[in-house]
Amino acid sequence: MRDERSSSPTLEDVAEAAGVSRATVSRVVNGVRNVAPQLRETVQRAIDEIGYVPNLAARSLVTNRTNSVALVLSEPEKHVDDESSGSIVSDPFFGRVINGVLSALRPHGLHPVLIVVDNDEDRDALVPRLRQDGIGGVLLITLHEHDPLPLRLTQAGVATALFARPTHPVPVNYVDVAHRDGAALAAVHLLDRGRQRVASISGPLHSAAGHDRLEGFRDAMASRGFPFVPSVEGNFTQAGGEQAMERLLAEQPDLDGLFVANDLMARGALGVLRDHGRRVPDDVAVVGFDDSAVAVSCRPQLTTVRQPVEDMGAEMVRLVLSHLADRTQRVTSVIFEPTLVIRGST
Amino acid sequence: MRDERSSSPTLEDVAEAAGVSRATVSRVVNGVRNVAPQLRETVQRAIDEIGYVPNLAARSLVTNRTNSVALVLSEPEKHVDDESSGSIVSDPFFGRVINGVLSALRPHGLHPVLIVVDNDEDRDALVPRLRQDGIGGVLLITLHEHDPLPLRLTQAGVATALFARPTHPVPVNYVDVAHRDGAALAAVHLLDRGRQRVASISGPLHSAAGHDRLEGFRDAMASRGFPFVPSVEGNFTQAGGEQAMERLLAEQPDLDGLFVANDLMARGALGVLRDHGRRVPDDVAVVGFDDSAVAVSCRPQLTTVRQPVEDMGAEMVRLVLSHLADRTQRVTSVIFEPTLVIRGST
DNA sequence: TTGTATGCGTTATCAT
DNA sequence: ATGATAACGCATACAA
Repeated sequence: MRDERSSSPTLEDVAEAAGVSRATVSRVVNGVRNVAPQLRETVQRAIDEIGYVPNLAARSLVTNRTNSVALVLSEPEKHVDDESSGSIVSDPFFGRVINGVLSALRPHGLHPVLIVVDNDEDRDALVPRLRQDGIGGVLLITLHEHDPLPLRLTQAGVATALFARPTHPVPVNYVDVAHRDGAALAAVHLLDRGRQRVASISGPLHSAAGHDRLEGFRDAMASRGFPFVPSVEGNFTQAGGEQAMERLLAEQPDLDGLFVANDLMARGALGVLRDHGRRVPDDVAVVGFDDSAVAVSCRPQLTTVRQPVEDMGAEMVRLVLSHLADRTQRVTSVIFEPTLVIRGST
Repeated sequence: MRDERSSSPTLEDVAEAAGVSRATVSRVVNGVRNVAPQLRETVQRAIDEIGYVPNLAARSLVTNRTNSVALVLSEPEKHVDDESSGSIVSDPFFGRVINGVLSALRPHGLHPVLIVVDNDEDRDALVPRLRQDGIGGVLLITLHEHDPLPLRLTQAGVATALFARPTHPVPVNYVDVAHRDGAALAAVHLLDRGRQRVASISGPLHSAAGHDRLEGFRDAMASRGFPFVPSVEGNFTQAGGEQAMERLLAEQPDLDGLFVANDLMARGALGVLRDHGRRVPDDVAVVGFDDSAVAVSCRPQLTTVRQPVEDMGAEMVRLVLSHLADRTQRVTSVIFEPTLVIRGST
């Protein structure tokens, strides 16, 4: 009955069991090379035997460095009457990003601290909190248009990687997708499908994604002989997509092709098209953007521009860990090429 | 230019600045009462001045206790060909739970470490990993039918709270909803709407939720004069809901009311009903379960049994923190009453 | 190659 | 009420 409620075994315990000094055990644990193969074996056996695991608190106390990271989700202030309970956590698109981040972290034996900030008070408290918890790296996903966090984190010396290019130029690592190229894929595809009266529902034009996707789409259409593409601005939500579709249908009743700047709005548009008796894809071909989970939950399923989001999340991890290892590195941005996923809506 | 890249200020620094000893500063920080009001004020000023925050690693090293917690998402092994990339992270229902957990944690200044385990190797490594990271509490959400984690965690002395009753009886804290009561709400509502030929799409009958919801629905219908309720078993996914609806429609073409054991399947059912020319709610009234985000993304929006999921997540936090403070407490389960949210589908 | 000794920032025990 | 001082578990500079 080994019911020793006592604390975990320490280096000392292993040392005693192996008949060596603490220092030697420490070397084995940390893979320092100056240790006799035979001894290393003995020690390793003792470690396994006893079930020793290093105490991270003690370690980071003495080394004063840490490779633990936080996954920070930053949202604009929630208004009380704003029942968009959503948040990033339950957004299927960011769910993919998070999965990418987690998969990339796992091989390193790392698990992120999950921090959601949705007001300025929390944002102000973030950097001290990171210091307190000994967190050296931040994977930042923000929905806040003018988020002060990227700048503040880098200034505080926190190794940071951002999902999507910051609205204001900040010397921070980030990953993003080539929005213009993705939009061009959609344009080419719609034209390949023989569509002649093509329109677009864009995202908010003050956001980089919203702006660039519309521009890219228009450029691609223009260079193929369609200089004018009607468009209405949406807000990246399903309801916004519905409203935009209604307006577009009123302005361009004869449209036969549609590029929507994200899947969520595209789903909304699909519903409105059906309500108006338009068949998809026969009457109107629809292309979305993101390839989030909603793309396959639509009927018909959505042809969409796929962002390699998991890869992007993994790259964020690489950037942060690499900067954690060498703080003097230059900031880096990595742009991923999107691909077209063809499903039933075209 | 205070560009001291040096590490954070320590107790010692504060002590020096305030002209007192480390011990006194420590007392102020920890709110120990034996300290002269005047001194306490002086010290507090120094703390604010310097911007001191306690080093948690050092603290937990000496106290050997910690109130940091992990949010563990446990899933059954993923098969390579199983492209249900979903996972709990991107599930809108669990997104609500997570939000509830985060909101309850925030007032305590706590942020959970996010740990996803989807294979036995990770599961085996979990308890040592928690020890290593100094994590004392676990909020566990599992999709694994026979998850060994609840038992293993409690045996390891980890303060644990589970979302939903474990399939096998384990002495562990958990929160759950009164599935039977919720199903009864649906039954009463459908009958109130004048439906006479009511059927159900259930969840997997080997799961507690699947089993209890069907039983509760049948009991409520039976006690109101409808002893036989046709039903087919689904698997809680949208595709499963579609298949189940097809079968049900083949068996009971004249049904005019339907209770579906979760919203995701209900959305699938809605699509199939439309494909078969059935109008909702005119021809068939549909009630879902969960009130997850998909409920409002359906057209028509879904009448559904709402689980107070955020409250349930918050209660998980309460259970864990309370057990963290007093390890001798008995395990507790808290059952929440569901409510009916009436929308367009009935 | 291995062992000894010191200190990381904190709490807690002991004097005072 | 306040101040020394000893741990906590570990990495590492230095000695051997």
